Amino acid sequence: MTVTLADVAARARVSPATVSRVLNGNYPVAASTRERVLRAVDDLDYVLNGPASSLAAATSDLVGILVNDIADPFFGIMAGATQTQIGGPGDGSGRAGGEKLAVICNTGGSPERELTYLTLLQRQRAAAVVLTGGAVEDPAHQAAMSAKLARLADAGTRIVFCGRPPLPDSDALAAALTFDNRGGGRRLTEHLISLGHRRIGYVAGPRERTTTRHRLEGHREAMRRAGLDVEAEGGGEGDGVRAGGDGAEPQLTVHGPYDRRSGYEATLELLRRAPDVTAIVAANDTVALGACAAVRDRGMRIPQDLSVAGFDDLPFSVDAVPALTTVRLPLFEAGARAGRIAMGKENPPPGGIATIAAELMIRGSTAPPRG
Amino acid sequence: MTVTLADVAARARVSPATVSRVLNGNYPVAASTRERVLRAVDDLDYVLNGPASSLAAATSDLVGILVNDIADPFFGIMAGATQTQIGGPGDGSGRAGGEKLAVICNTGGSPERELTYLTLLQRQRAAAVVLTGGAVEDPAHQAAMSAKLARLADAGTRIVFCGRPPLPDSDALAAALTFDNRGGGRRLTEHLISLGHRRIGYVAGPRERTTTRHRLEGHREAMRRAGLDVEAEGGGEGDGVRAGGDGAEPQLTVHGPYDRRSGYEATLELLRRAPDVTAIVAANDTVALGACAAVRDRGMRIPQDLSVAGFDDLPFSVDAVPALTTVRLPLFEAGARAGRIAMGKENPPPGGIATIAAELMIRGSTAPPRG
DNA sequence: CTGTTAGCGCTTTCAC
DNA sequence: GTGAAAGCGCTAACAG
Repeated sequence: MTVTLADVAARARVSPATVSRVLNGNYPVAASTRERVLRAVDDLDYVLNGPASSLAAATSDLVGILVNDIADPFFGIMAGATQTQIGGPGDGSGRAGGEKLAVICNTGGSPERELTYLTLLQRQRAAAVVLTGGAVEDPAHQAAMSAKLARLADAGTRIVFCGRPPLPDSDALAAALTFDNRGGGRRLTEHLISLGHRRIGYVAGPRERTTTRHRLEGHREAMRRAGLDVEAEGGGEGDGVRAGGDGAEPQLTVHGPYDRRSGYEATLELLRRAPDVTAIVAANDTVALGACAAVRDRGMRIPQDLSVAGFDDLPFSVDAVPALTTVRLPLFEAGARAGRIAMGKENPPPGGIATIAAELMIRGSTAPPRG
Repeated sequence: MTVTLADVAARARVSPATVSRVLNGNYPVAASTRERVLRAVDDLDYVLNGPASSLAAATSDLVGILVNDIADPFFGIMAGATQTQIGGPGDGSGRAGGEKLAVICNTGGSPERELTYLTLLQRQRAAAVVLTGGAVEDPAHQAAMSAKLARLADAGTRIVFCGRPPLPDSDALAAALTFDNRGGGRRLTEHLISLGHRRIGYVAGPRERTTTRHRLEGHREAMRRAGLDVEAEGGGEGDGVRAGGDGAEPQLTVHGPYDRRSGYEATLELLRRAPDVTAIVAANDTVALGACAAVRDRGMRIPQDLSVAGFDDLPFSVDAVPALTTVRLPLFEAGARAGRIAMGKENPPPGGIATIAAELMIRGSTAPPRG
C-alpha cells in the first residue's frame, strides 16, 4: 500500500541502508548508485516516514516557535522571519530535502498553554524551540519553565529566546535576544518631556509580563530623572498594588491587555482621572491606536490637544493620522537571527545574551503641549 | 537515560500495554491501576515519545495550517482561531494529554513552499491540514496540489480549505469554507455607485490569485450592471493582459502585492492615469491604508476629495482616519470552524463546500463625490 | 480488565 | 562504497 524505503531499495537494487544514506546525504555514496536511488524515489513517489525516521535517529526535524498571539503582527512578523531561516527554500519539486519543519504555536499568552506546547514539542523531540515575546513573571511558572527547558535542552533541543528576557537560571542552556524595552521606553518619555510635557498618562500592558514591566520602568526612569516623581502622584487605582509590592500604583498608570480596546478604555479612564494630562504613552502601537480613537471621541485633536505615542512601530503605525510617534523594534531581523541560531547557522551571542536596540521614531502624533 | 514507557510500566508494576492504554485513555482500565500508572508517570517525569507512538499507530497528532503570510493579521486571525480548536485547553499540569499539535506553516505565498510544506506534513503523517487564503491559479501548480492532496487524503489526512476555493477536482477529498469575495466586492462597488461615483479606480492584488480575481470580478460586475463598462475604458497597462486572456486590462485597474506599499504606489499611478477618479477601491485593508497615505500625500482629503474603501475589516480598519469603509469577513469564526472540521468535531458542510457571507461595513472613508 | 507478542519504517554500527 | 542485522519506543491484536 504505502510505499516504504524497502520498496525503493528493491526497485533501485540496493539495500535499504544505501537508500537511507542517499536520502540523508550525510554519507559517501557512489554517484551512479545515488542517481538510481533518486530515480526510484521519484518513480515510486516515495515520501520518507518522519516518525519512523525520528524514532530511529532519536531526533526530529521539527522546530517550534512559541508566540503569545499570532493575530498580532508583532508576533506574526517575528515568527514569519524565524521561519524563513528554518524551512528550506524548496527546490520546486515539492520533494522536500533535509528541511526542517518550522511550526508556530500560539499560546494565547497563557502560561499553561505555553507549558503544554513545550511538552508537545518535547514529545516530538523537536530539534529546537524559539520562545518569543514577553514572559509571565509568576515565580511558579518560571520555575516550571526552567525545569521544562532544562529537560528539553538535555534531550538535545536547542533553545532560543527572542524578544524575551532569559529565565533567571537558564542562562546556560539558552541563547537570548532581548529588546531594549527599558531604554526605548525611557527615550520615548524623555522625548515627551523635552517637548514640555509634565503630566503624562501611561497605558501599560498586562501587569505580570516582563515587556510591560520593562517599558514602564523606562518611562518612570525618565520621569524620575526629570524630577517628575511618578510615585508621589500616587493614591491611584483601587486594585493598584503592583506585583513588585512597591506601593500604590501611580494615578497616571492604567494596566490592561495589549489590545486596541484596552487602549481605548484606559485612555478614557486616564482622562477622567486627570483631565490635565497632555500626553498619553501606550504600551504598544495597537494600544496606541485605541488611545487615539478615545482621544478623538472625546473631541480632542492629536497632537494639538494631546500627544499620543506607541511602541513597536508596526507597519500600520506610520499610516495612523497623524503618524504615530513610537519606538522601533527590529522584529524581522531579530526573528531571523533567532531562527539562524536555532538552526546552528549562527553562533549564540557572547555570554548567551544580546540586547537589541530600540530606536525612537518621532512622528506627527507628538508635539509640545498647548499653551 | 531517557525514561521510556517500559520504565513507567516497571515502576507501576504493570505491562507496557497498560501504560499505553492509560496514556491514550481510549481503553478501559481499572481506576486503581490508572492511578498507579499516572503516579509513576509523574514520579519519573515521563514524556511520551511522539515519533515512536506515531510510527506504531501509523498516525500522528500534528495538524498543519498553511498560510500565505503570517505577518498579515488576515492570516494570523484565521490561523489563531483554527489553533484554538485544535490544541487542547491544557490542564495546567503541562503534562499534555491527547492534544494535537497545531502547527502554522508560512508559505510566503510561494507555490513551491506550499508544496514543500505539504510534503513535510505528509512525511509527518499529519492528522489534518488546513489551507487558508487565496490560491494560485497556475494550472501546473493546481495539478501538483491536487495530486499531493489526493495522496495526503489517501493516507488518512483530513483536508480543509478555509477562505479558499476548492481545487477543480478535489471536491471529494476536502471540505471547503470559502468567502463570498465576489459578492462582497460587488456590494462594495454598488455602494460607491449609489453614492454617485462613476470613475472608480481599483487597486487589485497579485494577478494569479483566486482572491484577487473574485474580488475584482465582483467589482466589475457592479460596474457593468450600472452600465459603467470597465472593459470599454481599456487601453491600459503595458503588461495588461489578464491570465484569463480576455483582453487588455482596463486603465482603472492596477495590480500589486497585498501590502501597504503596493496600495501607495498603485494609487499614485491611478491618480496619474485618471485624475478624474473619485473613488479608489483597494484589494484589502492593508492596501487601502497605503492608498489613503498616497491620497493624503497628494494633498487630497478623504472622503471629501476622494473616497477610499478596503476589504477584510481587519482590526485596525476602524481606527483609520476616517474609519475605513470595507467588507467584513468573519475570519475568526471561519478559522475556528475549519479547525473543528479538521478535528472531526463538526461535520463538513453539505456538498463539501460552504460559502461564507461578506458584510459591507459603511464608514467614514466613503462619501458622495464632490460637486 | 490486563499481559504477551509482534511488528511499525527507518538508521546505524559492524562487517565485507 | 555497500549490505546485514539489530534495535529505536510504542501500539495493537490476540489471548487470557
